[in-house]
Amino acid sequence: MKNSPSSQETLEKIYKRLFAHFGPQHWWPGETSFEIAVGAILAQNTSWNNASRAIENLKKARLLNPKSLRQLPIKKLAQGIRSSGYFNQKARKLKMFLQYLQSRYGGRMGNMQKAALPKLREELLKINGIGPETADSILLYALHKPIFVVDAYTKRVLARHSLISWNASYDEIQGFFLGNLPKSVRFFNEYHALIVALGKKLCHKTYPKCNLCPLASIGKLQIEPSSRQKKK
DNA sequence: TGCCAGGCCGGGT
DNA sequence: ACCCGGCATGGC
Repeated sequence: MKNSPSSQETLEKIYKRLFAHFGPQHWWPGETSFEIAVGAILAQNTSWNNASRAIENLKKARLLNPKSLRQLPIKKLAQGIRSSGYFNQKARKLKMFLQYLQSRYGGRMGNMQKAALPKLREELLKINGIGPETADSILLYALHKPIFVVDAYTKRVLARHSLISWNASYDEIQGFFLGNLPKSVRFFNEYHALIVALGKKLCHKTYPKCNLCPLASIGKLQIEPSSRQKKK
């Protein structure tokens, strides 16, 4: 995982190719930073369709703000987000986040935004229910901090092109991007969104024909069969 | 119909 | 330091 010039070039090539193919993604699909943070938790290992339905549900009930959600009994909250799956766990996670937001930043995302990236990331990772991807999604998409979000698609796409190993850790993959690209919020935002766009369409976990992937036409990049080496 | 979706945690090796 | 089962709905 060294910062060789070819890694930079490759990552930039991939970005250009993705952008040309899919166009701007306008992420994150949410109106307020709080909504985005909630969405990041609800979207954990769940289709966005199901998560967004839960968001709409909360919105319709006028509950999608820190105060209302804090006052809402956890059982009611769980029911309200039922469609997002894992609703009992996620209700608990939301409560943990709300408590953090309240105690540390007076319940305001605006206050949170003023804090520095490394401090925020550390705090978020300490919250039970918020792991690296959720933390980074909140940092990048809700708080506009320059961090790269790594998800299952990112790993799959890069590993299929032999840019990382299949067992690379989250931090390794993130370091690959952070070490080889300019730290731009706008750029990181678009890049990750494009990877998801690609993944949703063509790099499905068991999608056998990854050679349809638009990345296939990028120079040295070669699409490998979707070996899913880990049993299951 | 079974498998997957924008993970994470806790317990076991 | 890995590895695994559990968590749960809705779409194709």
